[in-house]
Amino acid sequence: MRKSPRQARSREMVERIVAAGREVLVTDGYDAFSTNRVAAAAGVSPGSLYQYFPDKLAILDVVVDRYTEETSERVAAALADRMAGGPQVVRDVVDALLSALEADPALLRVVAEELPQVRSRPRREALERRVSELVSTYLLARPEHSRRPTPTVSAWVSVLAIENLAVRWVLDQPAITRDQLLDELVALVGGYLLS
Amino acid sequence: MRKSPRQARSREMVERIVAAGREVLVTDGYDAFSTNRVAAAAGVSPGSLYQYFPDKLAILDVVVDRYTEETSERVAAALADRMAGGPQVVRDVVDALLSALEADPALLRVVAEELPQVRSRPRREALERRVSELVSTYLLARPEHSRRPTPTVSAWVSVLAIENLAVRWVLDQPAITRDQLLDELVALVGGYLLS
DNA sequence: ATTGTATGCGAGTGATCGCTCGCGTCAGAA
DNA sequence: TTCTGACGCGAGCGATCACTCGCATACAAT
Repeated sequence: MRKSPRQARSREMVERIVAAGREVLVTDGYDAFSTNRVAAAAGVSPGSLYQYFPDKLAILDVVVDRYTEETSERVAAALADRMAGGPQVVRDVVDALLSALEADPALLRVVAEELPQVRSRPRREALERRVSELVSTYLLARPEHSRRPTPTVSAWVSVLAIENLAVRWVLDQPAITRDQLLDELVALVGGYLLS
Repeated sequence: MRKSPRQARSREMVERIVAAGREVLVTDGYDAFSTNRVAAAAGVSPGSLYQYFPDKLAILDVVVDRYTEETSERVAAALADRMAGGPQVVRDVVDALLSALEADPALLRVVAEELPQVRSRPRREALERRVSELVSTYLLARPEHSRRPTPTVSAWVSVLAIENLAVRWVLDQPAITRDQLLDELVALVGGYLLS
């Protein structure tokens, strides 16, 4: 942020810019994500845009941050809620993940398939570390659910496998029902942890 | 291809262009992948470049195609070789996949994290279909290795899970040894298929 | 040697891009 | 009401981009 918006109208403008950025991204893709284009979509002049954003990528960062923040919040919440629960945990958390990803498939597509991931890599790694830590503490607390030797490794494997399969299912729409997918993912991590 | 190179020198030029494209991609990233940049790196004029490539993305396609072709060839070969084998199959195939990915991590990073995936999506889907079909026929031929109800689905799940974990291990270099990863991945699909 | 064609060159074109800057406007404190 | 700084505008700058075209050169067939 170049400077922070102090008056109400400037705060609204920043909001309009972020919303317009998301819209351009979703409807026209990352290639069309130019400052002029975003400014026009926000009904704002290119100059105004640079009052509060240092450069183009800063706008992108806010859009992506909000999205990943929301999705990760939903999953982490579902996971934290059920830390004490039984074998239903996996199913519930995966279900929460699927719901979160299904909320905005268009934006998910852009974030996962169009954006250069280099910039958001620290974010993604932080998120995965956060989830992995939750999972590995769960595994440590409930050793009867896992026969694997290294909880941190098992958590890493489980999280990445589930995450990728969920994303691909949402984006590629393979001939698998949602319930079937849930069954398979539960079997995947269940069979893994107990083998 | 705008037209095909007939003389030896023009074939060499096309080769130099493709090699330069790969080099620019690896050393400077996709952002630097401009026609002028690639032409300069190839020691060729921008005009010459357009004699055999219709546009910039056609060069990119050749580079990416060659890479995915080679990696997929190695994995598919390892899989085809061991279709008759026992439980060692999984370990051997995953090992082949890891070796293939380790061959050029820099290019893998660009292909997996920087390029817009939209254009290579048909390619990727064709590749995954190819591998999935091999796996599901294997599962059908050896029902004693799997208790899952739908082989095509199990193949899809296994392939995507393994693929993503292998890529992430190569690119993120987590604190897991190669052998440990192999153990985990074998346990992952093994436990899954038998649950 | 001559000729037709494949090849290669590189300055240049038009468009687009990220971003700036000078100027007018508006809100809120005094 | 006045005044000051926050705000917003939009033409436009310099750079870069993908791509073209007129022309010189190298090759191969005769």
